[in-house]
Amino acid sequence: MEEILPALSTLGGRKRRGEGHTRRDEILAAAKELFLEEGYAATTIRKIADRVGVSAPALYLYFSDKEAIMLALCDQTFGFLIEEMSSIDREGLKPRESLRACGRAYIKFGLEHPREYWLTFMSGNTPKHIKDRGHKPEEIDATKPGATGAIAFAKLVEQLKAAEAAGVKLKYPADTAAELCWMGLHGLVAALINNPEFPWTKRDELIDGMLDMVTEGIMA
Amino acid sequence: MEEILPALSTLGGRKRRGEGHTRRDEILAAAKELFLEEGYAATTIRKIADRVGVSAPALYLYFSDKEAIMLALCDQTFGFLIEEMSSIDREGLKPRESLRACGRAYIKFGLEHPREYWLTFMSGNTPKHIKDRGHKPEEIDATKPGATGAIAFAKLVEQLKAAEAAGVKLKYPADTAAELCWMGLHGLVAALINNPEFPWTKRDELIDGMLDMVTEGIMA
DNA sequence: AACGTTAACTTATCAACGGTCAGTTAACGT
DNA sequence: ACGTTAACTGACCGTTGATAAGTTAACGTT
Repeated sequence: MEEILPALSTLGGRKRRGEGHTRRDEILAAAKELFLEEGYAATTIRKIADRVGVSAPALYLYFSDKEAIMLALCDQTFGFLIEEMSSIDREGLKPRESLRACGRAYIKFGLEHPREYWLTFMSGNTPKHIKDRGHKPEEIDATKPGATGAIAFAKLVEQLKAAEAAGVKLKYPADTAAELCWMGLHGLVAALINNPEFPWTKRDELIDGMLDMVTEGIMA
Repeated sequence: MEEILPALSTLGGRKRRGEGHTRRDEILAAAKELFLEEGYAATTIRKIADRVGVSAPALYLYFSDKEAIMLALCDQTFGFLIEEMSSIDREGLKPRESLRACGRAYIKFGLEHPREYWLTFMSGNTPKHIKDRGHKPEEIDATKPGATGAIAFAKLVEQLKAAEAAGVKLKYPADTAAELCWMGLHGLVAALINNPEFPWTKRDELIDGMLDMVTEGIMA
């Protein structure tokens, strides 16, 4: 029996030479589904492999270990946040509105990607390279996995410095103000995603309230 | 050979009848050390048992599973916070100062017990019992493991309601205001202890700044 | 001081986990 | 047709949380 010509990238079968990266993507997609469905701990290497349709050791051809898979997913999702914040940057809003939009985007992202957010900002296993960095995006090595969180933070800092340059009076030095602002946003996101079943009052009011609190809190 | 009378509570040996609770305490102490040293995931039932000096299954005489051990430790930690907040309550300060003192105590507690704070508030293993509770202390069943977290939060809510009753105008309903306030404080503590090597600006300024931000943010 | 009860504890064992090893298969250049 | 090697597999390792079944020793009762 002669096989028909396989598609360039088969889903179930063996990959053709040089197309391992498509398998890598399949693994990421399956892992993302499972992480979101069952959580990190409950998602096993074998379950991911089963869903992809390969053996468990095959995953180790593309990722060094389980955490590396999650890390890659984090960077992937954080990329969207950075994109969104950049696009807000480009809209040319007034400083106050731009900061507010950025903050809202940040919160929205955290609430829509709680696990990725938790892993990069609350896991306590934060890789060392996202710490001890400057506050400018270009000072951060974006190629290192896990660096995207720091980039997102740096974007916020730049927003504030731009606002200051545009004449907005800040109650604190820009760095301090940015840190306070981020802490407020982070506190909201962290609280909501770590206690999703707590009887919080209206979520939208909390978001607007926090945005008011941080903008009023740092701008004179 | 006749044994000498054993001490009421032996450390290494078998417990006398009715003194199982001392073994329970030993397990909690050992587990706390290990959780703080190596984290939740890396702390195994066997390591805890080894440190206590008993076999692994012995732990299941006192705790239903691994998470139950952590649950008990959470309550222990929250207990200190509640005590401190209550003592501030009793000082009879003016509403604004009382709230500020509570907030400062909360931050101080978090920064002085970073690992315990992380364990109870950020570990991601937050047990279900501390969620889905009312906002009044008396509505919370303190005997349920994990309920102490809700009690600590309820204290804050009451603080705010007392302030409101004393004539202080709030920008939001007391519940919402309390949540925003706690989120700000938590954001500060979480950021500082989870990224201790980040080049934060002056810590004291951040603390005072956050206290200003939350008090001004929720009080008219 | 012997007996029965049972709290306290152990040994043996389980299935499932993350991960490694030593191959095997198949796609491709030559 | 052949050799190389990317892509992949089956068998296996040590460890994990947890359970089952049996053992030991403390104590009240007689």
